[in-house]
Parts: sequence; structure tokens; C-alpha cells
Amino acid sequence: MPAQDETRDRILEVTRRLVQSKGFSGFSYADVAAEVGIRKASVHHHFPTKGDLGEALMVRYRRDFGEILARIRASKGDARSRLRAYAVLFADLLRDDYRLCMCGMLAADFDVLPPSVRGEVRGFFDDNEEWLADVLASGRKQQELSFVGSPREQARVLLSALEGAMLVARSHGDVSLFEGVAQRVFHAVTAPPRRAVRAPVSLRRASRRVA
Amino acid sequence: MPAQDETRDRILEVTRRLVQSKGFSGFSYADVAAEVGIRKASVHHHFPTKGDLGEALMVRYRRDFGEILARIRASKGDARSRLRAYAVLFADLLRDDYRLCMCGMLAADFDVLPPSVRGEVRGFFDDNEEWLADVLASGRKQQELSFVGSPREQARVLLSALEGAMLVARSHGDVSLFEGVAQRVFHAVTAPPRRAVRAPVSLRRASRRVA
DNA sequence: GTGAACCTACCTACTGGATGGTAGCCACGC
DNA sequence: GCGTGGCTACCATCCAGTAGGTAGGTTCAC
Repeated sequence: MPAQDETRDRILEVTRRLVQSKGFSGFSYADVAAEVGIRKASVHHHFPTKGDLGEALMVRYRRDFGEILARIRASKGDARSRLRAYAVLFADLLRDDYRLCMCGMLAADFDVLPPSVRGEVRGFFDDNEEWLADVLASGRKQQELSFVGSPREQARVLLSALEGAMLVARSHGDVSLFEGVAQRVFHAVTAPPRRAVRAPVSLRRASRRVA
Repeated sequence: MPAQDETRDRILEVTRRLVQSKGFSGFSYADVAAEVGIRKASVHHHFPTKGDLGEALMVRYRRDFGEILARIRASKGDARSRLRAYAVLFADLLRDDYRLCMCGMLAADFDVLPPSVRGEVRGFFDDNEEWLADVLASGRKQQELSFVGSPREQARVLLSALEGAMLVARSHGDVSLFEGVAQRVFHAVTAPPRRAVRAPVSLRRASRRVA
């Protein structure tokens, strides 16, 4: 990466954390500038409007998250360990001062988002559903998972449960609430014991945090 | 109700809709005043600070929602119809310009809430979990529902899935996404067919909107 | 090699509008 | 008269954003 992008990336990283904490309406250019250690006008230099910043943020977040999902997908491991690794991405965010994942937060802030950011949020949800559906489909094919209906619909259930569980955990200041929900929804798609020694699903750190 | 509370209630109702649309950071006293048709200072007369307004909003919302839940609980109907009626409360909100339920939105905005409002949000989540757990427990007792573990934990799964499904539906502008998730999670706790003619769970209007 | 032109990334200073809020006043109903 | 609920006028601060300037680095022509 060229050095000239360093400030740009620092701005985006700081913005990510601010948005995941305070939402799109709740953070300001002044907040970003103060944390990066430059003046507000300099942030505008890189991202002329808040909409530009929001869009660049989502584009980057979506790319980075997609890379992590691809790595999980490419790793050795069965469907359930992939699902666990997926949930850990969310749990890790909660462990960082109960931050909400970007799409959850921006979905809540949907009405105040510029159109281009809205499109990215939708795309991000779709990315996640597709990835989960893929994992679910292959897990079912391997008879490791069992669920009725299409993988896509089931993926949406899982994603919804995780997103909602983040809201619950965030309000109560208790990550285990999230983890409990994740365990249960994963268990619900686990095939009945054909290999009776299978351990209960548990969440362990299986992936690093979103970049 | 005394006439003197009319403006107060109008303010709270307008605020409810604004918060469910734009979040706690995204609405202003000026927004409220404009919609109620009074001046901003008059809103301050009734609710001196935004925190006061937020708290009164949550107290009222929680009371009203609780009354609706009590009515559903007291109505004739089995556990599944109660769960359906519960989900319709959320679906109706989505049908109103894809508004988010109050606790979901304020959970997302948690970091910018005054402490008293935070406490109300937590309490509201607890109210809902308790209510759902109660329905689940009696449904299981009647052998209408089937799920493993405590009703409270299962209630949290259902609540999380519905909250998350609202975020998904809101982003995509498609209520049926919410309804699809609701159907699936309710189906997942439905006891296996002992009464083979039971129709699939479907969402119908079973309750009026939150006041 | 040198100077000029250009570009990038930062800065100061400023803008108009918006925010949550305050103080004092007036009208009306009891 | 008093309390309530509205009003005008105002406050300090904050917001997203703009305009012009400077410094340092790079490139190119002489």
C-alpha cells in the first residue's frame, strides 16, 4: 500500500468504530478528525461529504468482511465450525465495547443514509446471506446439517437471529446472551446425531476481528 | 384522559414515529414541533430535555406494548396464535414505512442514550422475553410447542430473530422477508404433528398497531 | 543541477444552518 | 390570582461544508 493512503485508511478505520458505536447520525467529522489527529477540513479533503465517507466505509467494510468470509470458507473445517467462526466475528465486535456490526447499525439508520450507502448495506446483507446459504447447502449435502426449505431462507433466519442477538447483548452489556442465541440457532440446523459423539456447538475464537 | 394531556400525548406519538424512523440521534425537537404544530420551546415546556422526552417515550411505549401483550395473552387462542399475533405487531410497524420497533432502534442507539432511557430499553427487552417465555412454557405444557432448554432462552432466540428480521426487511424494503423468518422460527418450536391437520403457521392481522 | 509547475495533504478561517436548551411574556381557564 | 401551555427571542455550541493558503515532494524543461 502506498504511504499516501495511510491517512485515508486511518480515517476509515476510525469512522468504522465510531459508526459501530454511535450510528451514522451520531458521529461527526469533528469526532473523526480528533481521533485521527488532523483537522476536520482535512477529513473533507479525503472524503468531501459525509455520504462519500459513508459509502467508502461500506465499500471497504464489505470488501474486508468478504475476504474474511472467503478465508473461513476456504479453511479446513466442516459447516458447523464455519458457522461458529462466523458468529465469532460478531462476538468479537461486542467484546469491543459492545459495538454493533456495520450492517445492523446502518440498517437501523437506513432512513438517514444517502442512497449509495443504502445500496451497499443491502449488498452486504446479500453477501452474508449468500455465504451462509452456501455453507448451509454444503453442510446439508454432507449430512452434517439438517433443515427444511431453501438454504437461502435458512441463512436469512440465522443472520436475523445473530443481528437481533447483537441488539439484545448490546443493551444488556452481556456477550453471553449473543453466544447463547448463536448456539441455539446453530444447534437447530444440526443434523440429528448419526455420529453420537459429536460435541455440543460451542463458540471459540476462530477468526480474527474485521480489519 | 384530561384534555391537558392531549398535547403531551401528541408529542409522544410524533416522537415515537420519528425515533422509529430516524433513531434517537436523528430526530430533533424541531422535527417534533413541526409535526405537532407548536413551537420548539413548547415541546421543551412539556419535556425539558431530550433525555426526558426519550424516557417518557419509552415508559409510555413499554406500558402500551405491555397492555397489548396482556390482551394477546388473555385472548382465546393457543400459543402459536399468540406468537403470530406477536409477530404481527412488528410486521405492522414495517408496513408503516419500514419503521423499526422501539427497542431495536434504541438498542442500536444505545451508546447515545441517557442512562434512564437505557434502563427502560433493557426493561422492555426483559418484558418481551418474559412474555414470550410464558407463552412458550404454556405451549409446551399443552404439547403444542416443542423446544429444548428453558423457555427464557428460547424466547430470546425468537425475539432476536424477529429483531434481526426487521433490520433485514427494513434494508430491503420487503416485509415478506420478515414474515418468512417469523414463520420459520415459529415452525421450529412447533411440536411435531400429533394432530396431523394442523395448518402451516401463517401471519394474519391479529392485533392492532401499537398505540 | 536548477527552477518552475503541478499535485497532494495538510492547515486556518470562515459560512449558514441546525441543535438542545433558556428566559420572559401572554392568554386562557378555573 | 394562579397554573398551564403556548409564544417570541435568544443563547452557546455544534454541524457539514467551503475557500484560500502553505509545505513538501515529484516531474519536466532548460
